[in-house]
Amino acid sequence: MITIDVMGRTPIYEQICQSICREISLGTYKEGDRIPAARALAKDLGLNPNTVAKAYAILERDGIIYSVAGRGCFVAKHKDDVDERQTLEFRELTKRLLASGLDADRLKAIIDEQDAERGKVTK
Amino acid sequence: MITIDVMGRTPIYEQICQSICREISLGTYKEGDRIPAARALAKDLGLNPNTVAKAYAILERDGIIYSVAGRGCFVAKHKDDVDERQTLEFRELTKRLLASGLDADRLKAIIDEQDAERGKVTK
Amino acid sequence: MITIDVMGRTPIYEQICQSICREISLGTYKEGDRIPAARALAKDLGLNPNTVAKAYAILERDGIIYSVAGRGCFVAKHKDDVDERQTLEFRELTKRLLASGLDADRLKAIIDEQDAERGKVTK
Amino acid sequence: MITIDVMGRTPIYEQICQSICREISLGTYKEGDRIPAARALAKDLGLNPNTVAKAYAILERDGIIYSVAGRGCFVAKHKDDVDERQTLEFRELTKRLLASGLDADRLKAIIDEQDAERGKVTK
DNA sequence: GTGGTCTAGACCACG
DNA sequence: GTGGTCTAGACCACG
Repeated sequence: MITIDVMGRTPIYEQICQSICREISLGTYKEGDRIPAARALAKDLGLNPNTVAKAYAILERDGIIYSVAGRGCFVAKHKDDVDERQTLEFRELTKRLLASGLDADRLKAIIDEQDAERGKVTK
Repeated sequence: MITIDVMGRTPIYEQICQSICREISLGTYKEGDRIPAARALAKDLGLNPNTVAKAYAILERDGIIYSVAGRGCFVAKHKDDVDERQTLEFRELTKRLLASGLDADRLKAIIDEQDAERGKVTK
Repeated sequence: MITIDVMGRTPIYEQICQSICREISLGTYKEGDRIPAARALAKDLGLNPNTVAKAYAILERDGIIYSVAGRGCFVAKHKDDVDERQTLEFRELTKRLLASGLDADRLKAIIDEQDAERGKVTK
Repeated sequence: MITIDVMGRTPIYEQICQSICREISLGTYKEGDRIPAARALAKDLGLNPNTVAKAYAILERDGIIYSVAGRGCFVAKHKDDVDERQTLEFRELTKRLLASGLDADRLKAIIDEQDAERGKVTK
């Protein structure tokens, strides 16, 4: 499921990139699987086709997917490689916060807190 | 020390906000301390005074600092309140990554990795 | 209708904020409705686009509206939430006047007086 | 008692004006009473003497006090005339909120709410 | 076309 | 001297 939040500062194309990566991380899309056609996805989400096209172009540039003319787009990378991309932002933010004087344990406590929160919702 | 990266997607005013918060987190600026005059800081960093003014206006709106006409801007909040603001982004990103199928231990490992990296640079 | 009083101590951007909130309170703009484009409004009112942009940025920070890049600004909050914001100043002023020795009935009399005055103009 | 809040947007000279008026409203200073010397007050509150002088000049211009060279400043008006000045802001704000679609009963409810709140603190 | 960011610089209130 | 407001106008990302 791909859901777009038009409010908030994250560009829509970036949200699409993250959603596709999320599905690969979760195992919904596996290496070699075909992902939804750009135009169909745009129609489903009520977005400008150019926006979805831009997201797919970025994913292809990053080597996450590859496109075959006339057939569609396919997952190029294994789950772990995608996780690597997904955690880039986390790495940089962590680095900055550690430099701001917050200690590692404090950040780990936040992770546990969020993990526990998630457990509640899931159950 | 406040350093600005003109390249990159983070707006300059946001970098200034983060830098001021960082100094408060580190204890360089304490509650009630005066922070640098907006115009002086702009000159030091080679920026337009408006850009710094915008950062200060945001910090004041967020309750981090308060301005006194004719006297300057002062730290309004305690270190811990500022840390709270600083970790908001971390909380949300963590939440999103956990929802993407990454497990908590993986994220903790990244924190340790970044913490170790930081140790090296410091030594 | 948005009218600006260039004289007087209230900043123009604040008057714009109040006008937009007023229209939401009155029901002219409802949740999800698009508000006028910042540049168009600036042109209509004979103001600099930056002044309107500042007002919209404040309304967005306060959660009253949200902006979607390339599409415009939209009402984010329900009428009642906006009323809450609008009456904040009234609450504080009332508190101060009561502390100054004015009694509640005196203030209510002023409200009736202003309400009656308004009735005359409307008819 | 005069207390100054350096944070917040109300200019210090305006706060002094309001405080003096408040004391007259409460009956602490009566018609003909001498109010504190500007320099002494400035010293007590840790303010620039010019700031207090400005406040006194405004009060004199408004006919609230009158100054006698070499002797000091005195209350010129009766409690009720001062109340009139104090409620000016309230009148204007009420007018604006009524025009925004809020009804008189809603505003009266806020007054009762604030009055009740005050009762609690006093007891 | 829309909003977001930034520079440049003026004028003002406050103290 | 300090911050607050505003104008003027450029450039960019997003869609």
